[in-house]
Amino acid sequence: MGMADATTARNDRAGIVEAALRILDTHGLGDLTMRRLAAELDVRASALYWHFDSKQVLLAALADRIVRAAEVADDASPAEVALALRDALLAHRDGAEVVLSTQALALGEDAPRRRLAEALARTLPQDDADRGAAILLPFVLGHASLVQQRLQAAELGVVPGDGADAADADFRHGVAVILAGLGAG
Amino acid sequence: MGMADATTARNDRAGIVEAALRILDTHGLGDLTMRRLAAELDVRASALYWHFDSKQVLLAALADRIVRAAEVADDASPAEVALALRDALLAHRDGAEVVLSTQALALGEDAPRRRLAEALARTLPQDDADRGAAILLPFVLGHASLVQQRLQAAELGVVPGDGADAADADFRHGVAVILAGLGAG
DNA sequence: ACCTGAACACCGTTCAAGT
DNA sequence: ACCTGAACACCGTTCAAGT
Repeated sequence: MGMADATTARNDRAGIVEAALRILDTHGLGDLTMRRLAAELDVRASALYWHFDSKQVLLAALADRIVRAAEVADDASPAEVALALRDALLAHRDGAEVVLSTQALALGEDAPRRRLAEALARTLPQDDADRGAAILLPFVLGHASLVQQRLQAAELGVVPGDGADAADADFRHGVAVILAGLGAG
Repeated sequence: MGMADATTARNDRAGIVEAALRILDTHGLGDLTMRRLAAELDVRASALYWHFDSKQVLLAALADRIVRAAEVADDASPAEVALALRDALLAHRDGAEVVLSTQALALGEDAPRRRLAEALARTLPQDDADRGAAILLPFVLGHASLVQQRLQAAELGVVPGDGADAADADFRHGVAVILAGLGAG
C-alpha cells in the first residue's frame, strides 16, 4: 500500500479537472456533462459528487486551472500580464466563457486581478493600480469572450471569420489605449 | 376577422420574447427553459418551435430586445452611449450574460458597436472611432457581466457584496480612462 | 475512501397529427 | 397558421448500498 497500482487507481480532484479540460478542448462546453466526464474516467456520474459538491464548483476548479496556466515573470509589465491572461483564455475551447461565468463564484479566483494590479503598481500609486486592474480585467475577459464566440460562429459557417490576427492587433491596441489613459508607461 | 379575439389569441415572436423576459427577470436564466416559457404562454414546448428554430435563436432575439432598450439621443456622447448600454444590460437579471453569449450569433446584433462608433466618430477619425468601439464594447460587456455575477453571488450570501455604487463609479472611471486613452473629448 | 445502482425530476428537439 | 401528443435521447443530483 501507499502507492496506488493500476487496478486500484482512483480519481482525485486534479485528475478530474484534467479530464474536464480534455473534454472542453475536444468537444466544447456544451458537451461537458457530468455523465460524459464520468465516462471519460470510467466511472459513473454519481462518483463525481464525492469529489465536488456540484457541477458549478467543478467548473470553478476548471476555471482556476485555465487561469493558472497564465505564467508570467515576476517583473512582467501590465501589457505582458494582460497578454498572458488572454492567451490562457484562448488556449482552450470556450475558455473565456468558463472563466467569465465562474469569476465571481470561484473562491480562489482573484489571482488575475491581483497580478494585473501588482504589475500596474510598479509605475502607479497603489490606488490607481487597483482601479486600473478593475478596467483591464473586464476588457480582457470581454474581448476574449467575443473573439472566441466569433471563431466558433465562423467554424459553423454562420459568419465570415476575418481571422485571429485582426483580433490580436485589436487586443494589443486596446491594452495600449487603456494603459495610456491610466498614465502608465 | 382581422382582429384576433380573446379565445383565438395566438402567439407571435414579440410576445414570446416578452414572456421570456418576464421569466428572466423573475427566475433567472437557469429557469428559462422552453417548457417553462411555454407554460407561461399556456402552450406546449413544441409550439415554440413553430416560431423559433431553436432555443439559441430565441435567446438571440431576447438579447436583441434587451439591447434595443438602450435608448439614447442622436447626438449622445460616447460616455452616454456606454452608460445607456450598461444600464440596459443591468436592467434585467442575467442580462449581460444573455447578450454576451449571443453577441456573435445574434444576426441583428451589431447595433451596440455601431452606436458607439457613431458617437466616437464625432470627435475622432472614422478609423480610430471603429477601433475605439472595439475597445469600449468588450469593456462594457465584461464589466456588466462581472457586476451582475457579484450581485447574484452576494444574494446567495457567497460573498460580501460591497454594493452597486462602487461598481457604478468603477464603470464611469473605466469609460473615462478609455476615452482619455483614445484622445476623445 | 471511493464508487455503483437506481431513481427523481427534469431538459431540448422532432414530427405526425389535429384545427 | 398555429398548436397538441407522444416520443427520443438526454440532463444534474441524491442516496442507500457496496468494497
